[in-house]
Amino acid sequence: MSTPERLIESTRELLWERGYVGTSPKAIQQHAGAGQGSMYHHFKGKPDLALTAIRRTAEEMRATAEGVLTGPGTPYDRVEAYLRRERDVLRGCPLGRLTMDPDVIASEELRAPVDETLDWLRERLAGIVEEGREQGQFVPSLDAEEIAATIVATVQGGYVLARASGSPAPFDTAVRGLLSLLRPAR
Amino acid sequence: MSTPERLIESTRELLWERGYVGTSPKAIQQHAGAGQGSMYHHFKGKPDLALTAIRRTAEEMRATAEGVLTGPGTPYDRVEAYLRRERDVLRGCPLGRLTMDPDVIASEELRAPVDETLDWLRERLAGIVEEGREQGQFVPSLDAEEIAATIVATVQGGYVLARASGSPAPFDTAVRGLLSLLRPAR
DNA sequence: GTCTATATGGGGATAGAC
DNA sequence: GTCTATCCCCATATAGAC
Repeated sequence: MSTPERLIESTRELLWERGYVGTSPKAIQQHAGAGQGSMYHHFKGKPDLALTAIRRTAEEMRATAEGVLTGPGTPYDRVEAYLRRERDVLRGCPLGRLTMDPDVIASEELRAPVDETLDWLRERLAGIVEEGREQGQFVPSLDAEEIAATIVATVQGGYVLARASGSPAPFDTAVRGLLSLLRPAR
Repeated sequence: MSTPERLIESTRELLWERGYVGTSPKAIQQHAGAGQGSMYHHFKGKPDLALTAIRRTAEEMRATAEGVLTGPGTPYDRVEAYLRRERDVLRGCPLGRLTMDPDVIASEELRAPVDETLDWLRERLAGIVEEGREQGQFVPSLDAEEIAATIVATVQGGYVLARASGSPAPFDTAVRGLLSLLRPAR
């Protein structure tokens, strides 16, 4: 892997693990096995490198979600597949965690990919829920966009509960609860 | 307010705003209008001060939740009151945000109050949901602990969505979605 | 492209005077 | 109790040699 590539990947991992505030250029360099000058040759500085890393993480997350959501089955099945998809629960969401970072929130540029991706995800889910509603699979009184927001929030909040307790269990519990609420009447 | 008191309150605010990693002793001192020596006279160091601050925030959060959950009305009403309670949505949850802090998660001691409080909240909500279920207000097939986890997760995740978008709206949308799923059939 | 040198300020704390 | 001095290391670069 090229040096810039290693720098980007290292930044992605450190941002995931320690956030923006907790990640220093020096730590990135060491993780990437690159020198000081090398990093500043390829990138303008920490914000520049972080922006590149965040954009890539956003794209990847979108692709992963799209992969699951385009699968087979009823709308409920696809929502379930999304919710039950394998995750590194204790590491949390590499994008969602950035919303707790003051420097990310303070920067329009750094926040944008996070915002756009979560927004896209909600719309994508809303479309699926709406589809299910039209097929009579869900109660007609439900609002697809609201349900989509609830789904994404449950996932993001599930990470919080899991990390607080030091165990993935609460994440799964929250997901099971949501699925039981969504489950079409039989 | 006494100096130790001002230091604790300043720490609470800075932890809420910037997290543990993003909060320096110097920033705390300045915010509290206290000198270097003063801070180290009253507290052993940053972790000690943070622990005191986090414990207080945890107690306060528990008291606030208890206040809402002990209110009048049906179980559904009380869950709704909890979900719709006024919040400083864009600031996020002062405890939940700490779960994204690597140094907090790495410390048993700092994580404990966060874990215990969210755990207590889930159990408290589970009791209310179970009550509603026994009264036939909720579908009998629901699992109270699962629903409680979903409720807490929706709130914690709602903060994430709100901060990502820079607006409280997604939080409210997610809450409305959850309430529509919980709403007793009429 | 990568390296080393250098710079300024902050993080986190201890020591001892007042 | 509070203040100032001092410490060492890290954060975040810039400059210029190789």
